[in-house]
Amino acid sequence: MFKKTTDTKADILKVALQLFLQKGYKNVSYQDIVKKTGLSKGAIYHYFTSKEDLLASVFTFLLSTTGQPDTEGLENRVKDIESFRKVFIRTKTEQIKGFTELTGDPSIKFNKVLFFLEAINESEELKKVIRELMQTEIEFLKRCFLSLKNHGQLPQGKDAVVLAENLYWILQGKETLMLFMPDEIIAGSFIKMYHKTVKDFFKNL
Amino acid sequence: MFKKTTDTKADILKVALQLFLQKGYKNVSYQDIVKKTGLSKGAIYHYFTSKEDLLASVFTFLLSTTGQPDTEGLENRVKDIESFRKVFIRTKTEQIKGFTELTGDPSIKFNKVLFFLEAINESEELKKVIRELMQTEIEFLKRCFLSLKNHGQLPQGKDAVVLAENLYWILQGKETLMLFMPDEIIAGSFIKMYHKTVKDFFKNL
Amino acid sequence: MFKKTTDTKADILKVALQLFLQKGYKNVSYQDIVKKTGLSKGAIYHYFTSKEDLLASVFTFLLSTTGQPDTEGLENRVKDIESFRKVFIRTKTEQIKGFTELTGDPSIKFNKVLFFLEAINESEELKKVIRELMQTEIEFLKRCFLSLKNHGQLPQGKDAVVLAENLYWILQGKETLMLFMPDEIIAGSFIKMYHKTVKDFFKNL
Amino acid sequence: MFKKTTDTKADILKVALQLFLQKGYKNVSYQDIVKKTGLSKGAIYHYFTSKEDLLASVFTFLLSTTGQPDTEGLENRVKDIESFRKVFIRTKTEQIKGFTELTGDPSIKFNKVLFFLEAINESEELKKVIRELMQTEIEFLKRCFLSLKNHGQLPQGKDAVVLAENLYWILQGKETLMLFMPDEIIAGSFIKMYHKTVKDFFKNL
DNA sequence: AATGAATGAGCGTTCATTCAT
DNA sequence: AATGAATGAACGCTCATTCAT
Repeated sequence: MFKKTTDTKADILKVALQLFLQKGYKNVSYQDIVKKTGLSKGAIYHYFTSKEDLLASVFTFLLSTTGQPDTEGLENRVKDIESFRKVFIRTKTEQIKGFTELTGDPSIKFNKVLFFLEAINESEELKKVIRELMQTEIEFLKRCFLSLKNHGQLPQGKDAVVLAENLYWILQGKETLMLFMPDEIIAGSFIKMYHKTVKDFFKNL
Repeated sequence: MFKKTTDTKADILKVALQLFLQKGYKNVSYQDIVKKTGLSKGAIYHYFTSKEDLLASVFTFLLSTTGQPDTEGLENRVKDIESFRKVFIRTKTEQIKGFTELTGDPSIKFNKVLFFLEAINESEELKKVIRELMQTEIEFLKRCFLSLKNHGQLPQGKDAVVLAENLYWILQGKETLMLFMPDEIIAGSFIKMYHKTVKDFFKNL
Repeated sequence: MFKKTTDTKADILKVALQLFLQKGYKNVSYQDIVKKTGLSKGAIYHYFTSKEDLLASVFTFLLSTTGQPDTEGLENRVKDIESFRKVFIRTKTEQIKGFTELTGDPSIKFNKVLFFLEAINESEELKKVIRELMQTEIEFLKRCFLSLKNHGQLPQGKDAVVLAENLYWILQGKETLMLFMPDEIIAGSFIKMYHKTVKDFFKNL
Repeated sequence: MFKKTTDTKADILKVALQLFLQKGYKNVSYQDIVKKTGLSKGAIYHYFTSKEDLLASVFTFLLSTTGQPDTEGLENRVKDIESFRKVFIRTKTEQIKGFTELTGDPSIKFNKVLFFLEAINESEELKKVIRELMQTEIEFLKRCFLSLKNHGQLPQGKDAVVLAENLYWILQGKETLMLFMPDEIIAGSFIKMYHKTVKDFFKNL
């Protein structure tokens, strides 16, 4: 019967997120949000005290719905390179799926990065959040590589921790490169890139 | 003598660059530039037809003064890992020196990245420029690694090209990580990071 | 009760119209409108998306409140020259009364024409509107003259349509001439001129 | 060998006139004049103390080069309706030729009127000039009609002076109507209209 | 919970004008 | 005679924000 508060709030968050990712934080005005939500300016101010507050909320919302890597029984699931690859790709696939569902856009655009940086620029607080997010991702890879090491799957003399970090940055770099491409990039292309990069990484070990 | 046209124009460019790097493109107003240059709004419009024109000019100016890697006789200068490291670090040192001199700021801030992304977001053209810039850097590393390979300095079965790319992204990633740190980062810290990363990279080869 | 939206909007329209007629469209700034309405810039933009939109609205407003000639039972009311003159003058009197009430100014100034031309110059659309307005006025005169003809009040061999058109332009011309006079012209003078011109026109037939 | 002062001054006047007639006075900036003359801003200020001064000069220039009706031996040249028509059309043809040569544009645009009104709006002085110009034109027609009357070419009871005035305004009105048409109007169309209007006028007398 | 009228600071930009050379 | 660098007021417009209802 009645629309619940949380629904309206979530609606605003979703719309704001989509707009921020599409055009960048600075380039989105209340006018845009009003138009896309169908609500009034006042309504938005009812839920968020300022644009900065809205930004922070959107960000938390984004992070909360982005799936965290599943580390349950990781040591048993990552026994060799092939199983690592499977686990890693599945994790990434889910993250991307969550992200594109949230934004209602199957493509991932350059503006995504712009939005992240703008957001971070607004508050020192967010810098920390993002740093921790990075650490979580690296940590996940580290645990995978240590598992591989324990299963005797890494060549002699290789440092699992350094390898994990290296792979993380290589993947990040290639992701960035893709965002710089002139054409639109659909989510699936990322998965393919992850596949290939991991494969090359181990081949060259 | 009298102040020459080019001086004023260069003054504006320098001030604009510094402000853009400090606060981000969108956050810099003509008012800011006016205050810092001591000129009038009209004077700036005398030299640049719009803010976007100013941005593009600042960008070209930045790139033109950033030293390109010196590839002269690279095969003779890069004979083993130690000589590679020396050549690489010197190149980077010079680039950073040029950059900090230009900005008049010995530290390198997070906003630097923000400015780059905002600029790129304004024109598809800049995307291409940046892509090419990346390619130049990677190319330089590739030539170094091929030289190492020719001198028999790379382990059997290693692909010089893949290694070069990997190192490039790892360095980029660590650079990014540094920019996310809460404290100000002076240029020297970057050099130290380059040193350590290259060393670890080869140790783990 | 409370002030209704339409009041504010109408207030703005009225003030804008008065200013436009006083100084010409280009010479009226938002500042002027702000000062005279007592509202803020933002408030005006709340109702009109741009100065051009305001102009178009003012124009429609002006035309809508300017009484259209009453053609009800015209054939019975216009039986001879004297009755035509009465009908015509009454129509004009009402139009002028409506106009001066709208502008809050009993005089009609040269700037009125300037405003019209500037407005027309802004959009091809308005050209059409004005053309149609002219046609309506001429049509009214034609119907009057045809009625006169049917009542046998026009000399042999006279073309009612041509006569109507001629009278229209002669009246327009004299109106224009009056606007070029150095002194202020009060609305009543127009009526006198209409009287005399129509009289002379028929005398000379 | 050397370009004479007057040449430069005349160049500026011509360019300014063309621009004013094309776009209206308010819509022409020094920038436009600079671009079209190839001179510098300073040069224009060297010859004209302000934009208003330039406008006044342009106007005098326009009027001085517009041929005045030739009244030499008019009584002998205007003996009947046909000869009147010939004389009148020739006069108008020359005026229009002079005008289009001056503007370098074979078409006559709506903006022409706008420019006139804007100019007049700038100074009360010009109002007088234009009034006198109108009077000259009407005077010319009056002398023609009196000549016709003297040659017994006007019907009994017709007032030559009133007829002349009427014809003047009818022609003016039709001219105005043409300027409101959406399509471009070449000079020749005006001549045709003059022909037809004069013919109709006498036919309906 | 939600509306939308109203604010006012600030934005990028245009413009006529001045003046040292 | 002519240049063009520099000025600064004013312009139309956008924006996040407030608040009475």
